[in-house]
Amino acid sequence: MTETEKRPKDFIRTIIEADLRSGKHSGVVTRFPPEPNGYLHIGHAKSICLNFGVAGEYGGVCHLRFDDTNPTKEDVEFVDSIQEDVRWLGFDWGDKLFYASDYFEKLYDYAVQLIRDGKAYVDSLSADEIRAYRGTLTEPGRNSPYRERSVEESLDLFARMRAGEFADGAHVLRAKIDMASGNINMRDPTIYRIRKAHHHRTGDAWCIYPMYDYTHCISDAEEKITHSLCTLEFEDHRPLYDWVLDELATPCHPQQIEFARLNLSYTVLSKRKLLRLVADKHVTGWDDPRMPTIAGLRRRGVPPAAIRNFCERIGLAKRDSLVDVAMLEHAVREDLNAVAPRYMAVLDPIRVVIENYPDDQVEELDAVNNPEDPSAGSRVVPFSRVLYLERDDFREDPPKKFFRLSPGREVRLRYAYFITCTGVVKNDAGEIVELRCLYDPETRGGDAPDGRKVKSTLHWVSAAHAVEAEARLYDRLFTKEDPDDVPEGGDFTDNLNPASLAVVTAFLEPALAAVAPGTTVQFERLGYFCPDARDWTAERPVFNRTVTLRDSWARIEQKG
RNA sequence: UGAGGAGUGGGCUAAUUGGUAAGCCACCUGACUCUGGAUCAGGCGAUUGCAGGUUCGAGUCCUGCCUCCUCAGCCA
Repeated sequence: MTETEKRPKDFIRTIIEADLRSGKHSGVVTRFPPEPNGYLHIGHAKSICLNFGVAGEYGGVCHLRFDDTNPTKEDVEFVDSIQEDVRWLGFDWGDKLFYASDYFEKLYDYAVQLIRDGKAYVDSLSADEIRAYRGTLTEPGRNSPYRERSVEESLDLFARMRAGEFADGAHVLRAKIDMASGNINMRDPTIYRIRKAHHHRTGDAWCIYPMYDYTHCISDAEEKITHSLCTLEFEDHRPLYDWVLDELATPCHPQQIEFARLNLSYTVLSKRKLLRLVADKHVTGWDDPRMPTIAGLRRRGVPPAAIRNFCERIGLAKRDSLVDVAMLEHAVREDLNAVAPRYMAVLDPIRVVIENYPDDQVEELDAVNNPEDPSAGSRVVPFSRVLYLERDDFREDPPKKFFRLSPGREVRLRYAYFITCTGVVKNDAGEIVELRCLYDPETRGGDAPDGRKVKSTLHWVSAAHAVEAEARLYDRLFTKEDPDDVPEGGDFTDNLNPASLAVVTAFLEPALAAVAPGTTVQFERLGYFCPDARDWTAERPVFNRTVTLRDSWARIEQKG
């Protein structure tokens, strides 16, 4: 928390500090208010980090509140997954777990009060009629013929709505504000509708449900929230938020402050589009490692700390922006580099025979687990006469600046020996099927006593000891920075990356078969990988690639 | 033609609130290295949307304009 003083203050923290200094508030209370109708994604993580972060920094608390006012869309499956995700991200709401549905009775009483005050009325227009009366963006709306209905009649109707006397859609309760307002949200917004549906928490106790605008501000006030942080699209709703709290005698009047939601390049972050990807089977589910959901990132092997650091770095402002995924990838590598244990694995093997190495000999060589962290210790890796090397690490005709293995060239096998390529074996089709090499017994462990150097160090695996596994090589889900950038008539699925997943058989050093689930490791020189939480079996280990290592050779090669 | 909001290097964000544009990501060089990783050093790159004005001095103040985003659910 000491690094927060170095970080420049965003506009929200600036406001909060001013409120604390002026004595407007003596503490801060925030809330993260998801609707339990879907999975959390990295855009939500921005909000979670903000709300819990701010509360933590100023010695306050952050509530977790489910905005569950629409029983037709919500489900306990989502309230469970949301709690799991927030906890996994590293945040704790203590005993401050709330549900908007906890306030249904109170919300009803407040609504009755609004009617009594002549500030709300039961409207009996149909949904279509209400829309027609609402006007347009440029033309004012017209008053509903029921707008001047008596307080008594509205009270009676509202009570009977609650009692279940009417069918869905027969009546609604509307706030009486201003049908001519330039802000459409103020044109007598609906605050209650009839919905004879089973609610995941209140069951069948209610058949009328309050709308978001009416519920959210009152919930905030009841919980004594000081700063209600939400995204830009609610800016237009703030006058309504304030109107409701001004009209009612609520415990307090929180301040709503809006910030720009996160947009990430090469991905989509809207519940609707994410749902499309799942429903249309473009991915295997909400936790598909290619999904920007918290569940997907977790399964991909991204550590929660990386997500938190990412959210801290992208800043906070009011302008719409598109954050480069490279920023996320950087945060992931940065975190993993420090903590991920190293192992060797070959993804695209080429067989190598060390001709001068005894046929029946096996040596156990020491290998460092993490050069960044001496306390991680070391392990032992078996070495023998026949090895697998990465096919990419050999070129029969090496281009300039290619330092890896080629005929006549000497390289180091990591933690093992120097070897020199002496021959290439090809099949009838002319494809290389095997490399013949000689090793220098004097270089055991990786150093030459005569001090000679090699230009590169390669990873390897002993063929006889290798464990076969499935490796899922993930890449960006979309080929375009903005997936919505499509020609007329197209849609974002047109930009799906056909190569977002490549499945290969990998050959692992034996120790990798025992990696604990939930830990992300580094396959040296290749990238970070983690055991798949769903499909891993002892017979067939499955590793997901979290992110590749930075690859400067690939860049050199690309430039030609 | 309504209401609300936003424009700072390629991307994201900052500027003690009128004092001469900073950081991160990306990119490029070099050093170092038993990961072409990491690390370190350096570099490229902004007349702060445009045009005026006030001022000794403007990203910050004033005027006009331009561009972009959000809103017409009985969704949140």
